[in-house]
Amino acid sequence: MSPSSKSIPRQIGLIEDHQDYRRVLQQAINSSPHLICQHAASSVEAFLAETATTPKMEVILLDLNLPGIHGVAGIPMLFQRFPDTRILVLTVYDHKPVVLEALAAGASGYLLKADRLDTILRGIDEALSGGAPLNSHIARMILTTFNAVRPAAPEIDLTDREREILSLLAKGLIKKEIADQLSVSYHTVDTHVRNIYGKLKVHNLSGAVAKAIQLGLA
Amino acid sequence: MSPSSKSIPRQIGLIEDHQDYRRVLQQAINSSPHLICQHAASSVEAFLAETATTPKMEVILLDLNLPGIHGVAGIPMLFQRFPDTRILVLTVYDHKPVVLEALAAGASGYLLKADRLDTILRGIDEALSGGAPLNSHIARMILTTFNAVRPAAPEIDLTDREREILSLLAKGLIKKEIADQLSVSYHTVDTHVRNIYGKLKVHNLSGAVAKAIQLGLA
DNA sequence: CATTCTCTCGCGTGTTCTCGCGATGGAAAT
DNA sequence: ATTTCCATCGCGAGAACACGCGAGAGAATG
Repeated sequence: MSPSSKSIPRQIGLIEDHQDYRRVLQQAINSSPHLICQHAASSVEAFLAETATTPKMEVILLDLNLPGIHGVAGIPMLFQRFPDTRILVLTVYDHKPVVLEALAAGASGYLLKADRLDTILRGIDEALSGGAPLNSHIARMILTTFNAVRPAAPEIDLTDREREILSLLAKGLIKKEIADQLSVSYHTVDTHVRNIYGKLKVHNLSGAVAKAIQLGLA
Repeated sequence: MSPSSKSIPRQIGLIEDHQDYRRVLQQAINSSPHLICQHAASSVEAFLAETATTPKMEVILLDLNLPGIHGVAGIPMLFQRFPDTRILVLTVYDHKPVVLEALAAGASGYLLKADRLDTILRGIDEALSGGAPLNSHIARMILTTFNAVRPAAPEIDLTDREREILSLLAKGLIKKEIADQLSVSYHTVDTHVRNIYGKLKVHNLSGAVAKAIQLGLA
């Protein structure tokens, strides 16, 4: 795991408003021979000011509950300053909306302060190697919302042709255009659409398209 | 982390066709005082036969590339036999479709054989405590597909009213029904829909609904 | 060999949509 | 105070759709 001792240490940033915890973390990072943490701030604003001339920042550990700019809001700002950095959220928050927002904003991982220091250091290494370290409870949260999105499709079996037509409809084509594209008559497309209505229990195109997309059929 | 020595060890199952690796794993599990692995099989079939009278199985480590029934297909079978078990996939496969299938089937975690033994043991503990241990590269894969669903919405700002109407359209309502439900005239709904068309650059309801859903606007 | 499924095609009628070309009033911003 | 945005409402013409009621051909199943 540990890289060769000759390599330049990787620059790690730290944004955390609790002074004690920040110092502990910084020390832990700096005690890793392949990592270095020169910039540890207590807010996003302070961090950006402090690193105004810093060329590179490989990983940023980011708390969310910060004075001034909230961590989630800070993510895009940090990316603007350091486009290639990997941001790891490190917080006590484990509420689903916050987690999803942070990850949607581009965070490369989500660790909790309940995690042990070595877990956090391992997380940094994983982020450096292209991984996305997630606290396992956070991972579980993500998986459940992930599976909630596809509620075990209620066994709707459309034919290939029906699926094909449905996906063209979802692109905004009208029946006549679909007929042309498939080289069949308007009536054929119309019949397929009727059959789709029956199977999806809808009565118009928009309903069919909506249902198809939501069920992952198109 | 380690529970008190008085507690009954947790029953761990193991399904892995490589004999050597299976034995190493079993030994590692059994060297944990709070875990016990009495059933280690080389296929799903063998495991189910072997545990026919076993009352409880808290965690099952499951390889995917197995003789006979494939691991992913085995997941529902294992759940049928042990409804409350937590299944952790442990394999070399890291191809997205397989990963997503396994997780959709209900796996509580996904570890790679490249992970260290102590990582795997920690994964078992995390699963026992309600977490979902994910190899960080697998986690990254999940996050990217997660974010791919919402491809950084291209700054489409619909008004609240437009969004409202859009979501009703996505339920299959026709304009007149929407007008009634919102207690406005048909023409009002029609005007809103026209404005939506302009903003989404579409020319019919199904296209608008499709785009809205795909962009997460409805 | 009969049945079932799927894809294909046709017509007519009433309904719904699309869009051009308007308008008014209120709220917010400049 | 003027502009801008938003929500509201109106009409009419032509296009597109929904649906009832058909049909034939080929493939698969039994």
